[in-house]
Amino acid sequence: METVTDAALADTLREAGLKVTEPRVAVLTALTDIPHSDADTIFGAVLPSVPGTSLQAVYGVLAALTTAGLLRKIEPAGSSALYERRTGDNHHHIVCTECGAVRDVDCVVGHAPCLTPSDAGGFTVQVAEVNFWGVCPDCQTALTQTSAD
Amino acid sequence: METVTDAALADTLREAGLKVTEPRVAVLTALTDIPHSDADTIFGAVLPSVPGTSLQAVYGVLAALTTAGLLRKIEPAGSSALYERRTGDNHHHIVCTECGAVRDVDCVVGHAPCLTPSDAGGFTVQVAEVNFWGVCPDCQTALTQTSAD
DNA sequence: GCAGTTGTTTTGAATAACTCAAGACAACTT
DNA sequence: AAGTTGTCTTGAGTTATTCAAAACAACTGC
Repeated sequence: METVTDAALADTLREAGLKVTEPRVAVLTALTDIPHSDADTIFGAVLPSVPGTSLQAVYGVLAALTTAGLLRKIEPAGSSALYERRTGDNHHHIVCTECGAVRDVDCVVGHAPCLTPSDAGGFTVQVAEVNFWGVCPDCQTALTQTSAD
Repeated sequence: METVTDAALADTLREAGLKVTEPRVAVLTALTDIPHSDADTIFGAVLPSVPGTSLQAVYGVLAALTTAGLLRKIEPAGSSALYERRTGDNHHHIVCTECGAVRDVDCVVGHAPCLTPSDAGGFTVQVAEVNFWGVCPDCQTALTQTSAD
């Protein structure tokens, strides 16, 4: 049913110099549907379409695709590693402290204040990793209703 | 020898409403000497002065002190949790991708651009976690010399 | 279309960081 | 000095992740 998408993903893999395999396409498909997923979640999403696969295979695929630049790995404090397909632009993330939901946060366009620390102490800064922590709209509602009881 | 410091640390603990124990003072002392240390490193530093202690005890102390606000826990992607005594001010960190060295980076005083994402998507932002990645001066030197061979 | 080569996946086990639980023990209170 | 409360010790367990070797499949050239 989603052959078109699969073909596009196959091209994406080929362009990155990677062999096109079922698990890899399935992982990319899963991450297109549910971004910011951890290895276990991806494994669960992939399992129906690739019955014989294993969690280790997913780890292998994720590592290969991350190395190839097709995936970005984010590791918020306290959670396991999450993966997303949006690479290249350097956007950040906001994590809900209540439910763990993750959402993309675009950096201010035009200048990147986060990338220029006031004093790097002689370090050569290469990348900035920015994670915001807060409460998502759903959990705000839930919390308000609870306190209103 | 460092009784003065120990007494000060004891007061710090007491003011936080915590009981003053040898392991706790030792952990605070260790983190005063070597900030940005992980549990295992702290354990190693504490062991000589508290012979009968264990890694689990260190974890327990670190958790208690972090909850009490005496310690800040930082978790850079890919490494284990690190602890430091500098709390209250919201400074950030830069991690060397070569050797793992960590250094404090003060946020730009006056305004905190990193704390105000362009679009939080309805999230209520509470804290921003910023980690820079780069190469420390020592490793820069080492890399330059290697490539000059 | 078919065999070869290279790289990927499967299978199984191992590691590291961290957490949990129960009893022994020590710090502060009166 | 004794009691209470909270802390530490000891030991085991959990989870995310990685490593290694053999089976297997994808792209190449014939």
